[in-house]
Amino acid sequence: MADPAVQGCGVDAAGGSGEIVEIGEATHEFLKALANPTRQQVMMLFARGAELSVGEVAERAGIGQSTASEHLAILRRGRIVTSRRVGKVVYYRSDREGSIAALADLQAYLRSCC
Amino acid sequence: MADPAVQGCGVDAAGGSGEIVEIGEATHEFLKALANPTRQQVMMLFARGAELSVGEVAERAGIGQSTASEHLAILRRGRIVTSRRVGKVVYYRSDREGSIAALADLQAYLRSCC
DNA sequence: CCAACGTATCGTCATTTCGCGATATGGCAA
DNA sequence: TTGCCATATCGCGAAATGACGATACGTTGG
Repeated sequence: MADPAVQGCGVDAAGGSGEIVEIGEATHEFLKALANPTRQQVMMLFARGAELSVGEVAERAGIGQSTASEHLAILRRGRIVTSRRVGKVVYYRSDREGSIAALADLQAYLRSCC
Repeated sequence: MADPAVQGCGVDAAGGSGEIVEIGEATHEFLKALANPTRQQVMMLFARGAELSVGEVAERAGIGQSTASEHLAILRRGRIVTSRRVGKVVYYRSDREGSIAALADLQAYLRSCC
């Protein structure tokens, strides 16, 4: 389910120069996730590798618990955060690898259309 | 106008390591602009430095003229395209500098929160 | 000047997104 | 098992977004 192999996107592996690159689904999720002020604010809570539970995010961001849960789910789908469960608490933290991959994909896209 | 100095955004010029960087307004516009399938599709029309009028974009993207105009305005706000007027025709093309700057800003943001 | 053309803006509607409270799910302790 | 606690999901209303047609603006040509 969380198989990261789906990274195929629309990017040909080609190191081509003038190759036209469609934006991948993963990258689209990444852009949507970050294009929201509340989620940007939430992300800043994870600076310096902080690991926070849903409740902590809700409290620190000043939003409801369900709202925090939904935003975190969207951020996870954008591969910007990862989660791990410890008992009944789910801790979220930045997904450095996912972010770097999305940024690289975005860069490839921009290189092709700009 | 095309002065890249306005890059101030929220990024301190600091080469800091653990500095917390808020996302800049310009970068937010950039993300919003790209986080839309139609605009992504429109951007691909500008591959390889193509320069297109509003009408050409509308026709090639299969959308209405007003829709194209509005999308292009949003893309311009995100510094992804620039425009120049020749008579009554307005030509749009990729804003390479703006895109690169936004990508750098995004990278700085991700470095700080991820 | 006026007419014609391309573009930008406006008004409207359908769809999506956001935020919330309420409820369901799942895990731990007793 | 039961009860509790943290999280996820549901249902709703408010707000934002996307697309369109109609209209206003601006420029060129006659």
